[in-house]
Amino acid sequence: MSTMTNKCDGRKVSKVRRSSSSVEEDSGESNIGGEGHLKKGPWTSAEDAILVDYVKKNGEGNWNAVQRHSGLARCGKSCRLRWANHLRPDLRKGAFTEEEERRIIELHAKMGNKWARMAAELPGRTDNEIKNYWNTRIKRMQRAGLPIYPPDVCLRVMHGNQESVNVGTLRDEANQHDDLSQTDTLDIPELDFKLVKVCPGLSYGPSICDIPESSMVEMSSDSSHGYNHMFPVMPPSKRLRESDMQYGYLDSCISDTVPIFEQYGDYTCDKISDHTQLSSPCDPILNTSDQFHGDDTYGSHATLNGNTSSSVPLPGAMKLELPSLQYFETQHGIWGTPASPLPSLESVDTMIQSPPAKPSPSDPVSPERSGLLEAIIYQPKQLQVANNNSLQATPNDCVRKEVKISTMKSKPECDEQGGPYFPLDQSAASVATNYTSISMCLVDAPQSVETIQDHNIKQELGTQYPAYVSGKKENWNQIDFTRPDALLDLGWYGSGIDCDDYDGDRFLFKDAFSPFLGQDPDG
DNA sequence: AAGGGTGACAACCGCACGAAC
DNA sequence: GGTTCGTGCGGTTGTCACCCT
Repeated sequence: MSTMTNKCDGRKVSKVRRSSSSVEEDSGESNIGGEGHLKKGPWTSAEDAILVDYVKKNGEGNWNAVQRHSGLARCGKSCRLRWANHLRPDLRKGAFTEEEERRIIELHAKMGNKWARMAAELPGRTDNEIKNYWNTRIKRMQRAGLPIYPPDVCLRVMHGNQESVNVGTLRDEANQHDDLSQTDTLDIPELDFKLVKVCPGLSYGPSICDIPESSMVEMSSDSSHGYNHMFPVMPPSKRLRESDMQYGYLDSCISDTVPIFEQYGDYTCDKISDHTQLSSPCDPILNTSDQFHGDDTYGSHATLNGNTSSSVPLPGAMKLELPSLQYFETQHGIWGTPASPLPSLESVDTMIQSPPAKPSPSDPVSPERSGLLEAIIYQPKQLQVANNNSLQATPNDCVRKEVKISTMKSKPECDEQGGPYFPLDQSAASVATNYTSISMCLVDAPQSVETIQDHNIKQELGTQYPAYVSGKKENWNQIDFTRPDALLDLGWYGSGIDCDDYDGDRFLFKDAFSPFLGQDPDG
């Protein structure tokens, strides 16, 4: 039992949660009437009957009048929710079907956390139901270190977007203004870095999922679609029901249609998991940045978004824990073919729970402290530094870079406010961009990537490259991945660079990651 | 078998926003 | 321009079922 402020009646009320169904025995006098004592908690069948009767007579809407006219001791909002989520005659109860699940995933990939809109696409399902399903799924995937979006959905969405992009109307279904064509103007998401919050509470636990979702939201210019599009990897629970799941993509899904980064990312994670001696999955990226020789790459789409975004050349994220294209068991029949099992979840757990590297007292937002997100986002700046032949980042560099980032003219994500929103790419950009300024200064990572990546990763990377990583070498170096639109030029959406040049791109991708892998790009 | 831990789910709250008045 | 209402969504919490010890 907990005491909460009841916004409906503005008083503290005792909150007793019960089963979701109506509480028969609780249909006493306290539920009805008593305008000053609005009831909370589970609905009784009597209340349901009253509400249903009222709606039948008066129709939906004007919910605050329900209490006044029906004597129901519920605030209008509660009535609306009860009706919408439980009493509506067209509700479809029961578990989501596979088709519905797939549809939800697709819709989410397209529109993000637009639960109501998603519900509109799924007759009989409520936004709350979908939201709960999705959140549960996210948690499950995070725990398992699996991608939020299956590759086929990513591809479908990307293809769908591609067409829009090509016509300059990368437009969300419901968004009628703004589009990525504007983003293509090379504007960078406009972010108010004053609002970027450092999360001192971020504990060392180098995974995106460790970062409070609220922090993600705060970091994002549009909180409505922040973390869900990330590519978080949650420390697997010690006891994971999905432990018996199969991971089919590793063998079957790694194809030219599957972004290599997910594969690599998960693979990396898995390998790291196998090497539990690693103190931190995050550290390597921090020190290997100077091994990169790219331009202002990374960030943006490249970072935190599920399959697609993580597929972007974001070696850091990849190196860290971005999960691969693995699916939990219920998805097998849909997307994956069972294949290589993951390393034990315990090993992953060990990795994640391993003691942090020495945090720098002067660096409260060090990736070492704040985890994967910072590390991932930090990567672009490291690359900038590297690109500037400043393999030895200095505090001055930090200041300089921060100023640069802070003064970037950027374009906000266009969701309701502005236009298209693509979960597979946008939020990552926001978060990445937002965090760049605070994470870029964290350059003193002591470990080298080789220490954790091991040759296995090299092999993996050396043999497979993302088909969408296209373009010429110089293009690669010229891409500014801190810009949400950068990847459009990379063929991220199939636009810009000719996608037919995939084969030619492999060397590019390899080159980009060779330093990170301790390989000779030309070797 | 019992108790504790955990995950999945349901339901609600708080806040923000827009439309209507 | 202010208020009311409805809506959307993130976040939180309670309940239940399952699993493990």
